Amino acid sequence: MPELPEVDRAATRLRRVAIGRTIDRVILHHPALQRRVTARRLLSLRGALVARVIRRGKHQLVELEDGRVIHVHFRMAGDWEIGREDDEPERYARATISLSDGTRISLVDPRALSTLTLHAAGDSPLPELGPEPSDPALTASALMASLARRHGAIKPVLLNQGVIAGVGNIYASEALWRARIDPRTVASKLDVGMVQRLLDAIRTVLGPAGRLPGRYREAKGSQRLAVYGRSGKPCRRGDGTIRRIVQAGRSTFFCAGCQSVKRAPRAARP
DNA sequence: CGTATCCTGACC
DNA sequence: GGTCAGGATACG
Repeated sequence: MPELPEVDRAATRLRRVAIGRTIDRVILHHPALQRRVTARRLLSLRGALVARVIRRGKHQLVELEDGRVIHVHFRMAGDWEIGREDDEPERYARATISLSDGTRISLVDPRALSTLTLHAAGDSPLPELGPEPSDPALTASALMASLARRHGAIKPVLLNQGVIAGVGNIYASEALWRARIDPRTVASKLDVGMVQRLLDAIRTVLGPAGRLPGRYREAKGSQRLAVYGRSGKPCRRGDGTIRRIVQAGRSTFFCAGCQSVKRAPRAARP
């Protein structure tokens, strides 16, 4: 499930049930998670008060009143399932956080690639991340400056969380299609106009979580995917056909018709 | 820069 | 049985 919008919604759900509540216990069900936090440190979470939940890129930080931080990353398939202590256990529960009010928060993940780690007060669990898509300081010229140093193809560059935090594989393809940019274009070769279109497109496809505050538009539900997973199907914009290629080991979908040329869209030309 | 790796499940 | 999967990182 999780790209930035999904992680944002998950963090909101978590916030609603956990803020101001006390942790009763945390159980790690999967060996991959148990490897990361010792049983003893897990026990030390009993009685801790949840102060706030922060989302940064696709990362979630559960900040405790005592300063410690639980860092969670859903990777490919994680999600929160909120229920009650005495509900049937979730099929793919990899970790369970029980609150003293009887709420049970399950980290569900069929692929078991999600991570959950516990950090001491003052130490920073986050890697180097680029600006949030919704950050007003992220302007076309700022993005252009950051892309100027990147010599790889733009699509894999967008997946680098140090460029913009939270852009994932689906929305990278979608944004490039909207901006009419060939995913194979060398990042440093994009001109200002293309970068501006790309930035707008990223904010649009990422939805409210990626959008600048105060800007709303478009009806909900109209967000079908234009290219992702549509190889062989007609491009929604013209006569091209959607193609799938592999870049840096990941699928990229694009229309060789309207995304092939490295210039402004027809409508914008004299 | 690309490739392998962590995991498990779904689908051909 | 092989391929693919919305992520990130370690490594040649």
